[in-house]
Amino acid sequence: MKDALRELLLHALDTLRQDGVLDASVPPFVIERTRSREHGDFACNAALLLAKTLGRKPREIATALVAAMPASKLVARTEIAGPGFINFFLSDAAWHEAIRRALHEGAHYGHSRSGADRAVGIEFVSANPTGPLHVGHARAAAIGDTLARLYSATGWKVYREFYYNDAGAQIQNLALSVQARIGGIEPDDPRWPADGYRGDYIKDVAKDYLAGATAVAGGEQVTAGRNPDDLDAIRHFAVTWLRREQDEDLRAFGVAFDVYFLESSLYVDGKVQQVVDRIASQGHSYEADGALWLRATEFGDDKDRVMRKSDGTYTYFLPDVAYHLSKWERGYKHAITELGADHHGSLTRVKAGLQALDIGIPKDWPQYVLHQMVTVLKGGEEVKISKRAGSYVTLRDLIDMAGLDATRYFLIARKSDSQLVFDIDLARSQTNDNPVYYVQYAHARVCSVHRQMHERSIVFEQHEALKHLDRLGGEHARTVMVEISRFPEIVEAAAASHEPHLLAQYLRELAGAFHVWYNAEQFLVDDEGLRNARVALAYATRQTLANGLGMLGVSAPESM
RNA sequence: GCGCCCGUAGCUCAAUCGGAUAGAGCAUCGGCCUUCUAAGCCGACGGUUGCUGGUUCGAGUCCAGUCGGGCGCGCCA
Repeated sequence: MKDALRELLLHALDTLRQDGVLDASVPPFVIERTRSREHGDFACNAALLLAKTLGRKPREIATALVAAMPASKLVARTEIAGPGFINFFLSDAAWHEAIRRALHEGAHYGHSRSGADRAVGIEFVSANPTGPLHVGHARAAAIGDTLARLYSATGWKVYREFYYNDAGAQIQNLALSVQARIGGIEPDDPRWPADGYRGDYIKDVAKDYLAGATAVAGGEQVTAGRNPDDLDAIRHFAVTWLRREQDEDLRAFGVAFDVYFLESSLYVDGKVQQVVDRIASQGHSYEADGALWLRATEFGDDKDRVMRKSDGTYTYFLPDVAYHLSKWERGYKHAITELGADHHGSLTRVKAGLQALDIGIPKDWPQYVLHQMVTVLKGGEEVKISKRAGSYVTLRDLIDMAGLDATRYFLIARKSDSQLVFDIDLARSQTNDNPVYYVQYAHARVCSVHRQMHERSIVFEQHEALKHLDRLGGEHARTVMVEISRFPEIVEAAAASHEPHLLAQYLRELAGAFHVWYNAEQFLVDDEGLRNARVALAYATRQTLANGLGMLGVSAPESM
């Protein structure tokens, strides 16, 4: 709808240019939904922007633009208002078009081709296999997966990637912790390993190891060696065991990855070495104190960073650079890395490393989406402990307490760079306080109407119904139509700005508009034309809700 | 001390890459069920957008400073 108005304006600009009124430049004008009905349905600031460059009064330019604009059946009238806005008042036909599109496009309504099948790699969660996924990972999973769905919906070829560290110190700590448990050592025992993992799940791993159990994950099947002294066997088993657990939790959360990328593969392939050599050959490194340093300060970091420690091993960020290089080489001209904000310090480092390769990677690649902390609230008090994990609340805890739908919705309902309070009681509540139920209920209500029609043998012919949309009257129906027409814009904006919360917010507004209308008017009336028009709008609403909820990974129940 | 994020109604949060009179929900108070689900709807109350300057036709939004909260500043990951 916005695009149609933009066409009209571009046409008008062209005409004025030919008449010599304007110069060749096209101002970056915006067409936006107005806040107030008095200002029409859409407003455009083109005249205000042109006034600056032309040195003329904005209202004069607006008048000329309006005069040069071709007629359209979508536009009932225009007005020039305020300092020089052009306000568009749309015709009923324009809103009816939204119903037609929603019904004709069905499950594709709100989708677009703006991505043009370009590839985008979205990395998220990337938890180490040393314990169950926690609330931070849960937020990462919800944000990353919703972003992936939004990118798919806007025509991108999306690859979801999960990167994990399957070697290194943390994994060693894991193996030592399991070994300790195998030996019956408790976390408060003096013999407990220094940075051991204290959660109860370590006990389960130890038990399964001793029982000779088999763990399957990442295409690998590992049977426990049962030998308490074989640390390598313990490590291998524990990693696979925890990966399986994480996989199960992610599956339960409705998240599936296309690529699981192992840090160890970067060593096997020589990718890490390749990165070091390349940076050195480009003159961006030096040796000092027995270590190899990256001149990160050349690339905007506030200090130089160690790449290879004096003990010969690499710091974690080198494989990170190698991993991102792999993404680049695999063709992700667009790459998004979703991280907890506590890792933001590593961004500059990784980008510095990528720049130091001198292979033409853009400075702003990859794009980052950071999320802030999650606080879990229950009974008005902060929950910090999970029995299973010890010091943190897990993704599994959230799903168990609040359910899949509420958990996903709540975790993306807030802008990712503000801190989030997850109120378990609210998420569980089946009342109008709970936005998830509110939205789902709107969907269920339309389904209920649908069932009623079936029971009363009322026939609905879509083709016929669409001829009678002018029977729809009143503010409430109009508001619903306007909301439905916004959906494609919301999807586009949420994807482009990496702000999935816009979609959650929008669905609540659409549901609200629907509930108001539903409450005010009876759909199943005797007048067939009117009834069909109303049912068509109800179905269009249902379709839009279902599509939107689908993009959030939240179910759209037929009854509640 | 340095860097990043956030300060908007009593509470939780919005505000469409600078737009017009800053919006929802909850809470509080008052109304609406012989009608397709009252898990709903209607109304009232509620604001110096932390503070001070600046930029311009216009600032919650951008800039400088300041106060408050969070996170990060390892040859840890």
